[in-house]
Amino acid sequence: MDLQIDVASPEPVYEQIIRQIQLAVQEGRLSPGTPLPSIRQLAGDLDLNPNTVARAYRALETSRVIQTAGSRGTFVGSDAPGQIRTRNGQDAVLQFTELTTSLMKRGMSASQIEAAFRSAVRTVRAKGAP
Amino acid sequence: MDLQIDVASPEPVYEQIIRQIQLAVQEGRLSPGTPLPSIRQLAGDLDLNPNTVARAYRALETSRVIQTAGSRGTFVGSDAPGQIRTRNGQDAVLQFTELTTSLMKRGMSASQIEAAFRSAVRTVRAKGAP
Amino acid sequence: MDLQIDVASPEPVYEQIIRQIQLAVQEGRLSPGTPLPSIRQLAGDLDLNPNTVARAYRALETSRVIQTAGSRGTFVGSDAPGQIRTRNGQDAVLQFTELTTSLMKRGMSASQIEAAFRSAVRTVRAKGAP
Amino acid sequence: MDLQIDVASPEPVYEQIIRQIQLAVQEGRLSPGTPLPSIRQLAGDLDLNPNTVARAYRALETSRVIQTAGSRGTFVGSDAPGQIRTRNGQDAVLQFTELTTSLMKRGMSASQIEAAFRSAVRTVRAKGAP
DNA sequence: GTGGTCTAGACCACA
DNA sequence: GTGGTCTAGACCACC
Repeated sequence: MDLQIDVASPEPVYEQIIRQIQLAVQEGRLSPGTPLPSIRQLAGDLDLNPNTVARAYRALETSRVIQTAGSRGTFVGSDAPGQIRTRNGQDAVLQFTELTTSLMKRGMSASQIEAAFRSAVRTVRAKGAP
Repeated sequence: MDLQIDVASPEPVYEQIIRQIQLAVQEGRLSPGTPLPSIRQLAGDLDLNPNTVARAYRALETSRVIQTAGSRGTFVGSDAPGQIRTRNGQDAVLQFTELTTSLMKRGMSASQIEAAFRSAVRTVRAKGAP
Repeated sequence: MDLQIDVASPEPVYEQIIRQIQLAVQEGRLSPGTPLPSIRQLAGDLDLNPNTVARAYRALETSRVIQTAGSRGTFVGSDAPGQIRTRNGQDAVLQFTELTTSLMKRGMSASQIEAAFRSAVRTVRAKGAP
Repeated sequence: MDLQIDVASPEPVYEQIIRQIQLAVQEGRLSPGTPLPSIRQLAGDLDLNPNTVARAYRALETSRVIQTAGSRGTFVGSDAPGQIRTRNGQDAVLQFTELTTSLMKRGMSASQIEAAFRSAVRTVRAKGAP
């Protein structure tokens, strides 16, 4: 649980927390059942307002990635990897749908949009594997 | 030049103007060289503040879709359709790139992203042609 | 003297007149000493306000491309081609100077500017000789 | 971030802001990711209306030199130097192209235009390094 | 608090 | 008349 937080970043802090915890789960660095630091503890470690951490935890709990067991603390959810996968998938479809419709409203054809997507994938791949 | 403006829409008014003028150019309803209504004129017709129309015109001029000739009025740019096409294409690639990279940062694989895009395209197609 | 005037063009009408008369002189279609139509005559032919034609003639006389011989009419100046050439040259240097300084104010180096000029010349050449 | 604004200059204030921020980025005085002062803050410091600063910021965001993160403030874009370089280059080519074509439309030959450009560069160099 | 949109109205240069 | 700039101030959504 070594989170790297950059308060002077355009990405909201609570999203940085969410993203990094989910990534740790996906990569197996956090397994289902593992206890997480308390909100106050993590806020102290990262020098953040507890509200910010609480917000991230709340979002993670809503999407069943973590679960709070009353006073016994917070743990990684039993099906955390699965929850993350489906949630990511739903999000992705939603965002692609929004982007595609907005491009069509601007008069682009399906094939032009397809071509743009292909080009984007190629670009990302080129940058990702140097 | 019959623009339909909906002030209650979440889409900003000036963007509605931009989008509709570009659509008119793409569909050939506005040809290169055609004079556009003056800012004050259009503002009066649409019952908008001239500043709002001016903002739309200025954005269109920046992207070379229209050209202003000082006190002689505003005209559709000589290569307006080409400019719109290339700009749309660049924008689309850019936005797909951003979306794709953000999804990969959340741990999604290339094939998962591809699947999400496919699903979105199917969704849009279903909505568009019922 | 077949001038093509487009009143619905971003290029001011009086500049269209100036440019086309100068071009005719440069290409030998108008020789020194040749009489030009009177302001009223030309305005009538082109369906323009005489003031517009007068303005063009005034500018051409100032730059010694044409000369008015009292009541005997207006004629192409005796050294019209030379006058046009030097005037064009001076204008060109002036405009290149302005453009270059503005680009340097934006932080571009001399070699970058040089490269941009080369690229522009290539572009024009490609479009001009199909 | 010490901007020098001259309200009496013929250069519009919002362009002065744009140009000076871009220069700061080019010279490394502003690095990608650095937060910029808020619109209201900068407007107060420079004694300008917030709308004027907002206009400059918006133009800079359109050209991807800065990025606004909603209510989290404004930051220097991750590829700001690259964006400025390519944009400057494109602009320069475009403007040289326009100037060159307009000069050819006035009957100047390629070699005459080349000579005018050379002369302009010499002039600028002479003024720049006295 | 942040940025974004929109209105209202003044002033300028150009022609 | 045209477009361009700038100011002033209201309102919104987001956090």
